Amino acid sequence: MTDDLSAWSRAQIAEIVSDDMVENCPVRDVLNQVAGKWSTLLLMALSSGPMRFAELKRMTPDISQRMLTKTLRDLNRDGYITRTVFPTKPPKVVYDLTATGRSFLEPFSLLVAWAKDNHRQIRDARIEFDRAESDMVS
Amino acid sequence: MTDDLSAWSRAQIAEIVSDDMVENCPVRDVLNQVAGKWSTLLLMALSSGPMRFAELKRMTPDISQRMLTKTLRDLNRDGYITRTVFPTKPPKVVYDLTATGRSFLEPFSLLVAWAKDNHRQIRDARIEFDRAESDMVS
DNA sequence: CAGTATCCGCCGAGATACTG
DNA sequence: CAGTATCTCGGCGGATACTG
Repeated sequence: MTDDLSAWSRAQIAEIVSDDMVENCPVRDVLNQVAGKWSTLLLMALSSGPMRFAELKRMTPDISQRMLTKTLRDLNRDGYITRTVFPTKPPKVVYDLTATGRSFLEPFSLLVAWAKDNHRQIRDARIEFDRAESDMVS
Repeated sequence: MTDDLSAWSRAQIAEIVSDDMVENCPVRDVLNQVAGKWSTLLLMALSSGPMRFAELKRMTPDISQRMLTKTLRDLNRDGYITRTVFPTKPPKVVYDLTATGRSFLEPFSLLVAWAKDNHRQIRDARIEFDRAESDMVS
């Protein structure tokens, strides 16, 4: 059942685990987004509808203004979200998911679901590992 | 079609984008693995079968010995892989995926597939963004 | 062969102050 | 309101040398 997963061919792996993979690989391009501390959080927040800068800030309490600005800019740059400026006074800026952003959330949400299902097991494994390790000392 | 994704409820989002999420959230636990430069690469390499330290090093040319050791250790600690030592001379150590590791690759491989399908579009968006930005100067 | 042990540079991210 | 502009720090990751 999970065996279809162990069926990556040598060729497939060689393709992914290749020399230029680290710099140019599409997987890296995406994962570098996923890796960011806030990117995915903001995408998930926006999945409930378009939001203004201040709303996103409220929904993501711990984010600093600097990181909110930067992350939104990067997401916009890569086409995950749109950024619409209403030149009113005071200004109003609305962010929204693009089709790309929404489609990213599909596979990503499966990973989130997996994480929820397995995090306890992972935590336990970690605790057990550390316990066994500390026993080595004695 | 993608609309079922925009249906995250406020409650769901609040749950994920919560205060302790940054530290304790299962999503973070997993993403911090995904984020690592080498973790997923090694998991994918191992999906073709158990491998020794040196084999993994060969399959992942750019990795440093230090990072290979550390990443394998972390993956083992969290229960994604097993580490079996044969106390021969010279020693032989074999790494293999656990059920957890294999099951992680299922949702993750969908993200990889998404990345392959969309990386060109993302690259183009980025290039266009940068071009438009440089036009602002003139 | 399969690791440790050090040293070091880079940059992601936070804190704080300022602006159109 | 929605951002810049600086300063700063911790930790990931690379390079190199050594070991059971």
